[in-house]
Amino acid sequence: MDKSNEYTYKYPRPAITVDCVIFGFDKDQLQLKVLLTKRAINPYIGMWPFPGGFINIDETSDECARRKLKEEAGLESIFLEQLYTFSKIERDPRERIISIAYYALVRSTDYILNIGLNIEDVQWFSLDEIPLLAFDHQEILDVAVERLKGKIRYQPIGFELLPEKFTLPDLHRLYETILQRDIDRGNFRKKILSMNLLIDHSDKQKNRPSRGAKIYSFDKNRYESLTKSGFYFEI
Amino acid sequence: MDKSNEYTYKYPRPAITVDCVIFGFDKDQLQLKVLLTKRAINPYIGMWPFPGGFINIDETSDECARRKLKEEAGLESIFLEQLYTFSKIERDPRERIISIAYYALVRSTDYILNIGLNIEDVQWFSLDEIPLLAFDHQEILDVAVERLKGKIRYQPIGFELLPEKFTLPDLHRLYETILQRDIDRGNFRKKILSMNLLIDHSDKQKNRPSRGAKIYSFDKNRYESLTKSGFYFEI
DNA sequence: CCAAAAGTGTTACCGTTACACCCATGG
DNA sequence: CCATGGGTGTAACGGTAACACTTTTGG
Repeated sequence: MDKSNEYTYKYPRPAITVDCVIFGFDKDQLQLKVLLTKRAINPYIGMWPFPGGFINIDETSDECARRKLKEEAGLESIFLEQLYTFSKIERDPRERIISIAYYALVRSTDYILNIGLNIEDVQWFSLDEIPLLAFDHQEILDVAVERLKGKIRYQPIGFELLPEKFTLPDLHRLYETILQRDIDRGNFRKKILSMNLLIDHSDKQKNRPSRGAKIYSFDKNRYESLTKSGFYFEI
Repeated sequence: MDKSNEYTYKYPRPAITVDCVIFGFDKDQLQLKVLLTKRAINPYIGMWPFPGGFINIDETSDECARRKLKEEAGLESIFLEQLYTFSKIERDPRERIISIAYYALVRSTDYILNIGLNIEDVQWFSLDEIPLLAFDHQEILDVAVERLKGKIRYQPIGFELLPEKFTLPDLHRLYETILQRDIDRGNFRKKILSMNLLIDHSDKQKNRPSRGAKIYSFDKNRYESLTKSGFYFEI
């Protein structure tokens, strides 16, 4: 690319970035975590921003978000959704930058994370030990957490935070962790099962009512066809 | 402003616009309507876009949206909320433009609308007689309608589409219109009243069970204090 | 005078809540 | 052998849905 190229406009334009809040569920510590990357280059070397960066002129913001997830954390084909666009004048002291924020959901925090270009480290942080974030990134995080808490109750996005195959106790703990309240075990189980959205992967031969919970997976196809006929998910 | 000024950047930047989908409730026709402005200047003279335009370098997207509402439709201090950011590469054939879309709610479609700068006309259109919209504006409208339908069920934004003072039958008709389904009159009434969020403005002297419905207004203060203690609105 | 609008009451039903209880097993 | 975790059952409660009924008044 020719670095001497310059681009001129009649009116000043803000720069546009995309930032990704990536959530993962740590089932050992029973904590919701977010992924931060440690910058290896200036400016702001050593800080821990969300994956993100300037949008290219020939990519959509969705494409930019997916590119950044891959480049900076090695993550591909995960749940991704636009969150909100942040545009405070002074949100970045260098210059006027508008950020289109996204949030993404990762199936467990166990994956080996690739360390990407210009990144020194990639690490999961639980919500109560987030380092001091640059710019308005704490505000972005707050909005993302609220969105997740709200959406998990009426959209089946919780499954995106668990492996393909999971148990009902897993799902139950996930909901208790994110919503930060106790949920009656039996009632939760009944409600989920009554939707008929889980595929049972248990070994049907052995009749073992206990020790080793039943394995399920989420039936996405069935969910989508139900949705078309007016059904809607709710916990 | 010095028009000869030019602004140069190392990398190409998309232009940023803000577009506002403005909803109003026509209680005579029992229809949800949106406000479009007819352009008086080129390019696209004679077309009917949503109010909106390029963002200034020293204003937030919220400020830009409010400025455009005022400049182009004469609307001030109305409900306004960010909707979604649209960034398809070819959404504007002229050049790469990213649009931060907003939706706004107006108390009735009766108001006299000011015709603003560079605007030939301002008019309400019901959703089934929208003219052919430029760019991806039909998509923006679709997203806005879905957001409104969804949000009106669990946030008290319906009141923003009625005058300060309204009757329960008004509110009932509003909900039936937006959600596009019949809602039992008695049950709706009971549910709304049970929340204790309406202030009764009827003439308490006269005991008139009928002819001329009771006048209410929405108790925003009470709603906000209830919200803080865990209450949440739902129809 | 009656149709339409506003307001109220009644009942059956169903989902949620709060539990208690069983079963299997690993330490 | 018993504490723990997985799974199931049940009874009371409360909100919702469906519908009937009353009152008032404008045409």
